[in-house]
Amino acid sequence: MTLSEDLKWRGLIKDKTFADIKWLDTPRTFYHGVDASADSMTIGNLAAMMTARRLLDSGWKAVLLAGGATSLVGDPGGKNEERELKPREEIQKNVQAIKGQISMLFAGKEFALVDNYDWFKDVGYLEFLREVGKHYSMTELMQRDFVTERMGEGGSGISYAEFSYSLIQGYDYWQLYKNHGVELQIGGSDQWGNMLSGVPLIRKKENAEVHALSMPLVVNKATGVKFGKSESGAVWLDPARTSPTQFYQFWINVDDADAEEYLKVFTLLPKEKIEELISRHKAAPAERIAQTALAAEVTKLVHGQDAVDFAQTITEYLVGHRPIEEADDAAMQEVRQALPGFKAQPGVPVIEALVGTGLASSNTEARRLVQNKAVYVNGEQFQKDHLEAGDFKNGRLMLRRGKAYKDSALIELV
RNA sequence: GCAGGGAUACUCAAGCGGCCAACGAGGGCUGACUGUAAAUCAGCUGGCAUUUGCCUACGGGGGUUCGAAUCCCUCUCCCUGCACCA
Repeated sequence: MTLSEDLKWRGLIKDKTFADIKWLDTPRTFYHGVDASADSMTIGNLAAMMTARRLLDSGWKAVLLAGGATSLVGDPGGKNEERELKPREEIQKNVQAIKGQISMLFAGKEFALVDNYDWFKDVGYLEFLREVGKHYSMTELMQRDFVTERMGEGGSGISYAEFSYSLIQGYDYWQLYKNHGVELQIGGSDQWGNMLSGVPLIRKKENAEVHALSMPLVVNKATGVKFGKSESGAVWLDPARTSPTQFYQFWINVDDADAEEYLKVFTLLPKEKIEELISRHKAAPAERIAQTALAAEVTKLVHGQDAVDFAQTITEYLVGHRPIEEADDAAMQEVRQALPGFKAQPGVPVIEALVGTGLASSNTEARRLVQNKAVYVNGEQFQKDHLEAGDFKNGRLMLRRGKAYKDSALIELV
């Protein structure tokens, strides 16, 4: 199967500037930019990263860009109000962290990693206006969606800085074309307008034809919510923010309706394998075959095979296939690392344990959970107000909020 | 610069002196049913305490009042119109 056929089958092509998708089948050099306003990517970024990986695997050369400069200004897209400006030191730290994550994801592959701050820091304002600004038509910029949304009735306004974002991204593309021979930019469809911005610029400056390709945003089919940061619990790639076990559990918990799409978007499994998994899944949905495969694959890509084995072991404890009191010292080390933990005396109020583990964010919320019978201890619904000595087995117990195992924590006696 | 309109909780959006921790919708959390799924139905959705209490909150600051999200002053930001404009 060719690259273009594969991308099409996976539903990764939304808009493109080239007429025939076969254009993708001749390897060239592409780039993809990541926002650096946080110090870790989320699974929202992962979707585009996986597409980058597919191009890479088909012989394309990759230039990955961490947006040290663009994050200083703030991307106006997808947001209905002006962003807070962040200090440069913070952005620089973020860039370093994101570079690290990219290196992990593409370990063993050849790719270039750049930071647009490196070329923007020396660009003068006048120079920029003459070289770049001159080529942008105000009339055309004013018609951009992000501009009309922000400026019309009910809009929250837009600053000149954010308005200029598009030009900055166009300039990036131009620099990458000149210095790295980049001929394609990929990204999520929310970036389409910005990605397009460099295409005419390069045509005018270099008399060259370059392209852009956007992929649909991953959306939860049931709730319609965009994947990534906006959902209450963002799922981060940084193991310090989202432990590999929680990461694994997130994928296990995915809706049936979404599992097929996620297999296509987030894993490198070939078409035949995915189709086989889906048909097996449909035959026996309760076995969650699709989710299990998805979780294993994605966790492996992001955190490595060891993390998968580890997460699967922890899951045995979570689900109760292995009682937690039987875990040996080595296993306990791992459990402690994977789950939120809390040390307590016998007789601690359940509320205190819920808050202490982060399963509830406040005492009030913890009380609500108790009232709603949402507390489980060692897999059983728990009705008492205190964790008594008898509830602990071998000095420990598993506390859970709700019935999904992903929200579990380990409570140990002091 | 002048005039008018606006800023309400995660989002949208009511309220326009006491009955407002604030209608409604979406989102989120939870329960029942299930399969760590969906759909459906139900509850919850500022915090602390917990049996009618307290604190914080309706853009910021100040004031009027027994009492303000609601009235007045002022500042910031947004929108509309006019004026100005290389």
